[in-house]
Amino acid sequence: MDELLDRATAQTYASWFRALADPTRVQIVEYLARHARPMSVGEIVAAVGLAQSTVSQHLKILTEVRFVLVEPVGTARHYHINDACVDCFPSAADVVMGRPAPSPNGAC
Amino acid sequence: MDELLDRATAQTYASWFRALADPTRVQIVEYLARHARPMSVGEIVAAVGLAQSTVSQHLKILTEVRFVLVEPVGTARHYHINDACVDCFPSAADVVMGRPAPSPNGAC
DNA sequence: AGACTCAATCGCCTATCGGCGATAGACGAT
DNA sequence: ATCGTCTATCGCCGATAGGCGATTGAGTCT
Repeated sequence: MDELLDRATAQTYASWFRALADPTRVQIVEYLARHARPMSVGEIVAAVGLAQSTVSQHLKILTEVRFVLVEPVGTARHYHINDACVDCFPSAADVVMGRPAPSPNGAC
Repeated sequence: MDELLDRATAQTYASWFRALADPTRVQIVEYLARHARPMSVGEIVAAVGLAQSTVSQHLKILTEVRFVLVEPVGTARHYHINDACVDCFPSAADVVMGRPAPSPNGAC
């Protein structure tokens, strides 16, 4: 009775949800979305009140699933929400229906 | 510049997503959903191939957010998907819009 | 009562996570 | 070239998560 969702798909789903499984990352995402313009790490650090290295790490996790996009601007790097990924972010219904998970590294 | 999503809301969102942030739990949820009938722990253990204690722990996490419901039947316990929670499970758009998070312990 | 079954809990171990400070690398300005 | 600024990475730490076996508790059936 091995009729399980294949592990790779399950892993992909899990990595999507893991990106938002931390309250600080949820706050960062909402913050980036509300101020619609691209924002530097320094601004985000000031907003969330954590160490720069910590924020940088969270941003790395968010960019790894393309949920947030980066754009180098001089010495700074501007982060902004990937609206396409907001749309393709999996829902619980997707999981329940066993739909193939949207690739976290593709064009979404 | 403290205009952040309040921590409690962020935490609630995070706990929702953390429930599906593990591939085994994704598989369990999809398995429960596909076989629409309530299933015992033993059946789920046989399906996922992990120790009974491990599966029990995963089911506890899933029931804590009411994503999965339990019903004692004799000495067994039958688990099944909470369709209401499938519907109210937060989307990325909810986070981005800063909508109040659905309470994970309420009636959904 | 006693034996059996099913599932939750406990204790332990390892791996990962989230936080930090310190360091390193890239770039603009002087 | 040098300095200052910005951000990524590294190393460390405590806490949490996921895995397991063993035990306990609750329920059924003789």
